[in-house]
Amino acid sequence: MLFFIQAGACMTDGILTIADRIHNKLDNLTRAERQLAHSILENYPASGLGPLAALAKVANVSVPTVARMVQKLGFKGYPEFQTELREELKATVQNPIAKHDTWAEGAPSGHVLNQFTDAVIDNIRHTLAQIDPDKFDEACAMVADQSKPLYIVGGRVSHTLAEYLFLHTQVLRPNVTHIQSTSNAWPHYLLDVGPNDVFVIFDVRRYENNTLKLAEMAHARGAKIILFTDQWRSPVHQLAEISFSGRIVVPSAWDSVATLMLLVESMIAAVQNVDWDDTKDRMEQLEDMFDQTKLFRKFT
Amino acid sequence: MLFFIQAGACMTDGILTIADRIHNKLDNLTRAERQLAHSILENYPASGLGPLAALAKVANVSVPTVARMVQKLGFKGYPEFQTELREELKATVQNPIAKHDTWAEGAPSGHVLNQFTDAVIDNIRHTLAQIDPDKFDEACAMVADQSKPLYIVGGRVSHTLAEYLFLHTQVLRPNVTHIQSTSNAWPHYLLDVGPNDVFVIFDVRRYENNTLKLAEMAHARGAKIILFTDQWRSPVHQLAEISFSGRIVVPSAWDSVATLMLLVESMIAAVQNVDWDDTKDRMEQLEDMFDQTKLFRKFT
DNA sequence: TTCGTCCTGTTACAAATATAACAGAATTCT
DNA sequence: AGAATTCTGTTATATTTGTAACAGGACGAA
Repeated sequence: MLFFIQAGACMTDGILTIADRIHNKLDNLTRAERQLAHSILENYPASGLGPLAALAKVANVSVPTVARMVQKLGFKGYPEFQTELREELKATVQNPIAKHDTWAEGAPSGHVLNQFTDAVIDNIRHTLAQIDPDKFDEACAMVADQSKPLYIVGGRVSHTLAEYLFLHTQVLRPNVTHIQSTSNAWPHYLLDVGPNDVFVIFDVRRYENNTLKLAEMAHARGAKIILFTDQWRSPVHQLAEISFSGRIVVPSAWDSVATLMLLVESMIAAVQNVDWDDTKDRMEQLEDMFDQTKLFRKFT
Repeated sequence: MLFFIQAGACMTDGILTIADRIHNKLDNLTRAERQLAHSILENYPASGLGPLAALAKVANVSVPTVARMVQKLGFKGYPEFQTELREELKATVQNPIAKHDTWAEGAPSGHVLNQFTDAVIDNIRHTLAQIDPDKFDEACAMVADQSKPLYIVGGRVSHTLAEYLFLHTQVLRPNVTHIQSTSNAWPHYLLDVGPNDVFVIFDVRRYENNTLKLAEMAHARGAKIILFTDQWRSPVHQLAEISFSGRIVVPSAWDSVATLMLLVESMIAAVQNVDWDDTKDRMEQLEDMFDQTKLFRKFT
């Protein structure tokens, strides 16, 4: 067991905020208490200023758990805890500078974390603004359509996204195949491809020749292509029924797939809702199988 | 004593803040009530969040005066007044990235894309707010340290993240190994692990037994562990030198790794800067090799 | 001045809130 | 696998906290 003390973000006067104190103690807390702690930090400090019972309820823990944790934090009781919270709030409001102009508080705005996050949020905003929701729904419907075989294709970097989508669609429906365009074996998979099969292809720069070849062949066989690419658009997009282009520029030597990941996850969420009963059924079966393998921990 | 009136700073949704309401009513109030009103506005909203009696005391009015004025303001009672104050505070604190903004224009705000994006942005904000930048830098330094072997471990779902980090660190430095905890072969890799080796482990719920076992063995051999987990924290975190917990809840049957992806990409960006000359050199070599394989398209 | 109205504070009561004690689960250790 | 320990929730009690009713006091009008 390792207990380290995080020399936390301090307030102006050098005294730790309650949020910091919670954070520091986090390792010494029990499950329910940790759950509670997160709930408090979730909308800090408002949550802590209500009645104890309300806090317990939103955190899904019992009333005494709150009382106990507050004492563990070094307060005499909940009221004292609240009093200090209010004091803190008072101090914060009177000194309304800074606060929240950076993402990672306590880091300068030039820190990688802040710069990078800024860029990604910006990417998300631009990407989403350009997406046609109807096309998106249409694509989701295609992916959800169990009557048509689904192929998911990724390249060197985009393999990550493809695999992630595959992992989930595999749970959602039968008849899904994951193809790595970097593998020499990919032509094998195309043998069975026919008209109306659905391809989800990921291709971000640098666009891969293999992926393009694969797309061409699939297209030639009448398959419908859904493409996830970047703002400059992979050449595959000429063959694609529907394309989504995400912004991927970040202050780094590489591009960011975080935005595309967001799209993929949204698509997964949408697909699972198309036929929720069926999805639920398949997920339960999977749970059962996992239970039998004892792969996961049963509790916490 | 309070002198000026902030011309109705309204909330985003057009509803008046409580401060505004007090202000508007100010003329209809009696002496004691006005005295109280000023006291409330003095350090708003903290003062109103304490017990009624405390507020009465600092304002030098009697307890019932407070109760009466609160009712005059249109609240059923003091508790209701407090509840609304807290709601207001919550909204204010959460405001930095205006919530209401629909991301995918043209789609209703209830559309999956908007809902999901909202959640992810929210996750990012909360996650970043809780990260200690110093620990982050420290972790990056460990990953960048070429004198120590680096192992990257992922489970069933988190495999995606692990692989992505591996793909990039492999370019950045020698001596990186990717281990899938879902593979039975993982113990083989631990044979050579010694003190000071660095492990980056990904474990989000449902936490995997294999990953924990692997972490324990690595820890027993003296390796240093950097953990990426979710807000509930994988049990591995007890063994970890440094942990990062990302929020992963989204409106979906699954969790979202988008936030963790952001962290991973930030880390990659940071690591590449630790020794940029070296990084650049390795990247150029890689370019050359890619050129020779003709894997990528030369233009576009 | 005297009456009446309105305001304000003191007291008493009711409701809620927090704490303490206990017992049942769960987890860890042997 | 069983015992001990730790954690967690339920119940019961004490305290705080808010509200209602009452009575004294200030101010204005006649």
